[in-house]
Amino acid sequence: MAGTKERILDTTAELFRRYGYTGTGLKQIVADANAPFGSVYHFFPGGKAELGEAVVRRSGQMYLELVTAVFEAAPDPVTGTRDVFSGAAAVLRETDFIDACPIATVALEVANTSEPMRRAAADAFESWLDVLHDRFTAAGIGAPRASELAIELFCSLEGAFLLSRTTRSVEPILIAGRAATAAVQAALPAQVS
Amino acid sequence: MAGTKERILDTTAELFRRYGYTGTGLKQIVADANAPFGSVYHFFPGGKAELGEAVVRRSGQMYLELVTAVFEAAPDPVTGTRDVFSGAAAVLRETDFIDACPIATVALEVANTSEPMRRAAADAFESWLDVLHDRFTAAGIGAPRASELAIELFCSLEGAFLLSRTTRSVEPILIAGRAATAAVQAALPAQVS
DNA sequence: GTCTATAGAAGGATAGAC
DNA sequence: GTCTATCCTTCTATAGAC
Repeated sequence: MAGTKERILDTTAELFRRYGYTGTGLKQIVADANAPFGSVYHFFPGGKAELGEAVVRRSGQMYLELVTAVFEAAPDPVTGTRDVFSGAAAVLRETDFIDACPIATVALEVANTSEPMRRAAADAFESWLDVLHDRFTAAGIGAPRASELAIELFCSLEGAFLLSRTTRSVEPILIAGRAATAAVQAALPAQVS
Repeated sequence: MAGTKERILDTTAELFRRYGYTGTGLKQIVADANAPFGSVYHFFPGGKAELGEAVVRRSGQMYLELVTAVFEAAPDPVTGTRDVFSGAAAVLRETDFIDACPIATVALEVANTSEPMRRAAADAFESWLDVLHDRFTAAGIGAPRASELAIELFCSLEGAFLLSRTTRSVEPILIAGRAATAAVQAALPAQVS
């Protein structure tokens, strides 16, 4: 069985994804995690802010591993890009448009109110950009273009998460996915067939 | 001088943009708006939820007018697209990365908690997509492609807002803007010069 | 180290004087 | 219709028993 600290982290990540940072209360967290209230302050003496930062870093790491796994399972970055978007669309549909980006809502909420949490979100996003950059350069795309392409893919995905969740439709993420896939394809060096 | 109701609406829009829906308190709103507390319930009997929905619709309308004005001032949709992104980048820089999308934070917060507010945000986003669609078809782009292109542009802009605010850098929005501009250019029918 | 009880502040909402 | 005072809930945080 998972320890209390792990349960608090997992539960908080889930609640943040759905309700955001200010929308999630500590009492709701301990109730959902079947943990005593005092445990939050036992494991996170800095209170909600420290817990929040830990959760953002943890969620960022988990999503990094997910994206990395998808690209590693794909034969090439074009397929990897397509799989990331189609997988995200499938998860959205399966979870009734709840499970999108695990930290986007929190990132926007704290961008101008909590410097430690903003930095945690920025670090997470930049780690995702790094793995995309590496995958693209490994496929022969030049470093400067690979950096731009990573940012373009990230923006398309995050914007599509916002639009799909708000309109409760997977159409935006499918369209954004096709565009991103085509952009990666176009950036690849010419193939000798 | 503006009426009390207008002041409440304007102030709430400003606070929502910075702190989100759950992060903004009614007491903070009336304090910033120099309005008596009771005025909120006088003008918005439904309380915070009714005020929130009105603010989202109002902000959506104002941003629609802004985007429309930028495209009308531009000689062609390629220039219009570039101006939207460069203008957004300039505002971000001038406001210390506070003023980005006026409703994205709220939209993510309420996507799974308030159906009326979610619908208000969806209506706003769709009205922006409509004006983009109309601008693109007016330039000779076919209707199906124009719809996709509008969604692609929206996603790029919103994702870039998220990344730029979080990393406190205009680089993402400039890169996303270049990509979106190129996509619009590529979608235009061949020019006879 | 687990858990409960409670403090103190802030939240949304209401009543009623003027 | 303006404005104040107050109620009740919820929130974060702390104290202290076990």
